[in-house]
Amino acid sequence: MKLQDTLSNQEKELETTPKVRIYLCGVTVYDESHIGHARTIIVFDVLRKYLESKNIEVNFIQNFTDVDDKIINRAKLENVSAEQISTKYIEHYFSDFDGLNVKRATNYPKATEHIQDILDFIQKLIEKEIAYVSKNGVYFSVSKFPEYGKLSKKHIDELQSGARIEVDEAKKDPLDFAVWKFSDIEPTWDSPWGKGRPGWHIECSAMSIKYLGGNFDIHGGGRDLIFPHHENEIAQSESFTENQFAKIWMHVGMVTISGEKMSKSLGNIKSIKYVLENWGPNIIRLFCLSGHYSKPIDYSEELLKENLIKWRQVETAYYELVHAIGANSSENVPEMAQKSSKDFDDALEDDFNTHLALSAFFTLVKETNRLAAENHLGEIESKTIMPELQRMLDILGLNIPKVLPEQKQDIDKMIQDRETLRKEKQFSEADKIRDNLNEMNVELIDHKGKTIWMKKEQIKADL
RNA sequence: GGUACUCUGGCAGAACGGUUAUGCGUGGGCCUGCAAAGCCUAUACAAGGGGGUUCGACUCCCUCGGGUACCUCCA
Repeated sequence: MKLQDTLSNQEKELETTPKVRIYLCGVTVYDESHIGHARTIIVFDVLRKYLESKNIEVNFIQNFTDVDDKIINRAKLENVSAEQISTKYIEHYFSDFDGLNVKRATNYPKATEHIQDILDFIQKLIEKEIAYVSKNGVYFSVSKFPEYGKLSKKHIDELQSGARIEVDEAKKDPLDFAVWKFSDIEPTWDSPWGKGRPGWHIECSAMSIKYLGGNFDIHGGGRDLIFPHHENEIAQSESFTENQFAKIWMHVGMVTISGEKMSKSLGNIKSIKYVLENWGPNIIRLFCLSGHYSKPIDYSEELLKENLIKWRQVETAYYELVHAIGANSSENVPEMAQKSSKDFDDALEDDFNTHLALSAFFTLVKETNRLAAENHLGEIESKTIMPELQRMLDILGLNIPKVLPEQKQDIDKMIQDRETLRKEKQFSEADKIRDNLNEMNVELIDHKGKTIWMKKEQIKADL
């Protein structure tokens, strides 16, 4: 698989043996997660599921930043401890992302549980004279890392000229950043240099190296993390290991609303809770995968609606396959299915182009529905197509709503009753049954010979 | 101001130096008791402006312009 690497600005081949090691910068747990977080995490979820579908072992680490000024401020505001805040939002995180059908990472390390690793890391930087102790904390000395700026393509001199006049004269250089902040405000930990808490960037360096070793395969996150977060991580980590940090830097574009980034100040944040309630996981996933991961996508209800229509086609195809009541086809169905499947993989192999992969997926959906409409979707066709369709559904993390066996019996009974009424031309009674089923999100499809049903995902949003 | 990304048909969105992208939408049709769903078919002058390279450019180069992000915390 080729992936665009932010650092070299080139496509690089992902090495998949013996396994793939991925570190994804997760969220700071001080508030609800939003659709922007969802996008980044869904992109990596699909990447991971795809690799695993190829029997590649993936060690997927995603951190929680659970010590941070924003958490502390929030705690103060709500008059609770910082830990209560972070615990609460970690719980919310999992309920959101389980709801989005995101597979749990191999591990979710937290900064607060790795203080000793962080202290060891800092100690070594001090010993190497790359970090220094000052009045307010321990700082990383940017001038000791000549390649500083290589990820974000910034020039140090320009940064300095543009930098604001630093209030903190304890720093030797305005660009230097804290790896340890002295503080008496809880949470704090003792350190050889003074009581305090870790700086933001150090946790990711310490934890990624701890869990994945130096020189792991993919380091990812949102584009907005390139500077300063990832730039600083590189500086710390490569100073520490004297080796290349991550092989590929993969950055996911922002989700915008009316062309603008979501932000608190603009008040245009769409929480995952909100979109999940209104649209459900499948449509959100389709939306998040609808563009190339590196580019921004613009959130709008219209686009979600478009994805809903596409999703209905998927549901239809799936249930046509389940029932497969047609005669056999004279077409080369296996070839068609294999082509879609191959196009799907090819698209993902080429810089993880999910949009093209979705095109291939929808081609299979469309062909299935065409065969059904032409009454040529029989059992043989179904057995050929279903595994391919299911494979793609699994990789994309899409779930067809299923019904329980006992519900199924009820549905079949209702369809039979309706059939009888229709034969007796009691159409208004027959339509009542259809309406009742509709309320259960069960839609009937009247084919020439036989009526089949499909279970539809419930959508709350106004259409 | 600096850096990066970006500008494709009503909307979304790819690929590619020369071939219909695709989807949604829209028009028409098939199916149906009527619907719904699905299918078929038609529909687009597409390429921010201007130059250049080329037999040929949306695709390469230059230039001008627009947008977004980052340069402080941010997925």
